[in-house]
Amino acid sequence: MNAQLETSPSFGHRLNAEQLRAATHGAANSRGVSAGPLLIIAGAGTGKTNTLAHRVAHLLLNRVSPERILLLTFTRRAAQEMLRRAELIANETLRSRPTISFPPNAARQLWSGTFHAIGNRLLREHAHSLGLDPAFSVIDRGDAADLMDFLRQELGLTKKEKRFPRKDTCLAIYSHRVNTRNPLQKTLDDMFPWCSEWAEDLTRLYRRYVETKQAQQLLDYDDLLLYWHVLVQEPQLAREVGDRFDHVLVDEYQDTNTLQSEILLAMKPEGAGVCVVGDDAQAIYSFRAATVDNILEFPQRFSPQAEIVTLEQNYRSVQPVLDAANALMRDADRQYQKELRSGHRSQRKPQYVTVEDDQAQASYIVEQILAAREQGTLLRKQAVLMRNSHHSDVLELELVRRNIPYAKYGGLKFLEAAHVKDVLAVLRWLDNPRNRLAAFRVLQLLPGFGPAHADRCLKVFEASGYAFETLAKYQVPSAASECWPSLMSLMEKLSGTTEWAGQMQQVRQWYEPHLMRLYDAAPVRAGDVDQLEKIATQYESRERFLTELTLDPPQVSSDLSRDPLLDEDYLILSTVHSAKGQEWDNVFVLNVADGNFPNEHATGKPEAIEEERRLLYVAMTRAKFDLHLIAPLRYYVTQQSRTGDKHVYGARSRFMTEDLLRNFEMKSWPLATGRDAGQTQSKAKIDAGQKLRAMWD
DNA sequence: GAGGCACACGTTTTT
DNA sequence: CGTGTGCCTC
Repeated sequence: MNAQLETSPSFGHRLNAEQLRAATHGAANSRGVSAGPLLIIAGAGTGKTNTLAHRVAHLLLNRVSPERILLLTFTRRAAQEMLRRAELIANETLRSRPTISFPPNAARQLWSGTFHAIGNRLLREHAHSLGLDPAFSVIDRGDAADLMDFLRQELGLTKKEKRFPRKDTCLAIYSHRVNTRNPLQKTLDDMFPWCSEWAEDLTRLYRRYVETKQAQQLLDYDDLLLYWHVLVQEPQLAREVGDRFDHVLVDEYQDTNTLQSEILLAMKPEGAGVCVVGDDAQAIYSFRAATVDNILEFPQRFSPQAEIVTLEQNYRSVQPVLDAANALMRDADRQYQKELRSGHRSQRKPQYVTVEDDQAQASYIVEQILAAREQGTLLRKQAVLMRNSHHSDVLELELVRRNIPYAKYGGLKFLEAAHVKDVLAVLRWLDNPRNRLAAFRVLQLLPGFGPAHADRCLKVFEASGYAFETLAKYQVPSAASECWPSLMSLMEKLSGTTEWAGQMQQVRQWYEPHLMRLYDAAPVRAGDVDQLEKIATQYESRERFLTELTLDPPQVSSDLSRDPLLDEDYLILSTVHSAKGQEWDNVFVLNVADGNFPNEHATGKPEAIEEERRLLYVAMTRAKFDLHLIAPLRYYVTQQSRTGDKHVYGARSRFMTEDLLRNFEMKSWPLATGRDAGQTQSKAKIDAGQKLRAMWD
């Protein structure tokens, strides 16, 4: 009956045997698909997304209700891509089996998103069981750090003789402790040894931090997991939440942390319908407390043990790229014996390119990219990957100079810009009047309002039961008396309406004069606020806008600065972390030198160095055809002391052993035999640039 | 108690 | 290079 679907000519015809086994794992029956736990180990480029999308399609085709499927992914983008493909596959199959009815847009009724986004959704539904206000606010990392900072001052921790950890460090420790579920002292000793002595004070700080968030109905990123975890520790609620879903699929399982795995196990203790996918060789998020043990120990967590399907056939890269990647991992200390094999032959080895400095690095990349472009490889099929987001600074200048459009993923600080935070603070205060953090910020935008006045003012506000009408009568500092009524009328007006359209515009109009007064580069910043307003119109409500912006912040700089460029061709710049799951024809990796690969901050610990190796592995395995690792002899670093040279001399990366280098074509650039040769080279590249520009005129 | 000025500082990666 | 922190003056 339904099982015939699996052998229908259409479904799965693009899968190999292992992929098909993973996609159709379990037994189809009249009420859906019942399946024991499944682990899919999917090496880089082995069609993981395609397999998972097929599995989703398979479930839908076998009458599993879409709202009973939970798909947990690492980013929202990944979730959307998965659903898009699942829908295509399902519809394609249905065309050959017209007798089966299938709800339209079924894939869109799935529960899908990141752990944090799903947590947000579940917690709002179950808020009352947890003593939460269903209208709680989600705060981002910057807000959480600000709150931490406020409390560390309030508790007098900044006045200690020895310097107390900074706010970001405090938050990082807190987050690590929460996500690993380790005792604080262990977190300190393992990850922050220089803070070990502060355990007691930090505990006090964190208790205040938790109390304060609760009083104001604020949830930080970790709380979205933590409350979810608490929810499913209670057996009856665990069953309730777990039973909503027949199938739970988790992508990028190697990058989940202990808290996340405990949530999953509490929801599905028998592992029924649980399917996790990942690649231990691509675990790169230990700084976020991810632990590769989750994936390694997954099968043994259940009895009977989970089934394992391993995907090794690579469909992405040519064999020489995989040879290099395999060689890199051969030196890894924890070996999971995975030799990626490709059906794509090529004579061309990846390139290991030595250049003089980062300027030469930029020139080399531009030349290569434009040459490839001339040969028909679109810019968007090419990517430049880097360890830190600022490593592309020089390159970006060069790209701008040559009019080469690009989009940059990762490292975006849009939401951290002061003026953006100002505007959002107004909205956040409106959305949740108890949000003292937001209110505190808004009040201090006014002249004459410092921390002390703001605090006093808010005490009155709180005593009044959060009534803006009462606040309006507050005796403000004389410098603020003139602009007080306009803020108060804005707040009264907007807090009294559920109509979201136009709110952002009113906030912007109110804010503009303050922006002018407060900041130097006001026009640029005003542009950002305009952008924010445009983004805001895409959301249905204020609450949705604020929450979604926090849970899924804009990833691409072009999302914000140049939206009309969407259908134009542009080069991709990305941090390696943000490049996860992606692929391009040509890939350039910047600054492959010791200090970056591995990063200098990682060199203390063997495990950290191994993670850096995997990071390079991820970068290399993004390439389909051409891979260039670029090693500048000197490169610019910002954190050099002013007495020293502003450049650092890049030693060859310790990962680039002689054995590994045999898989590369070694070259230096420019191919200078003398000064003249270099000159000739640089002329050639300018000509190419003009050619390209001319095409766009 | 607000706000201006000078200096030190430090910096991966992200939900 | 920009940001955050502390010190000083009004």
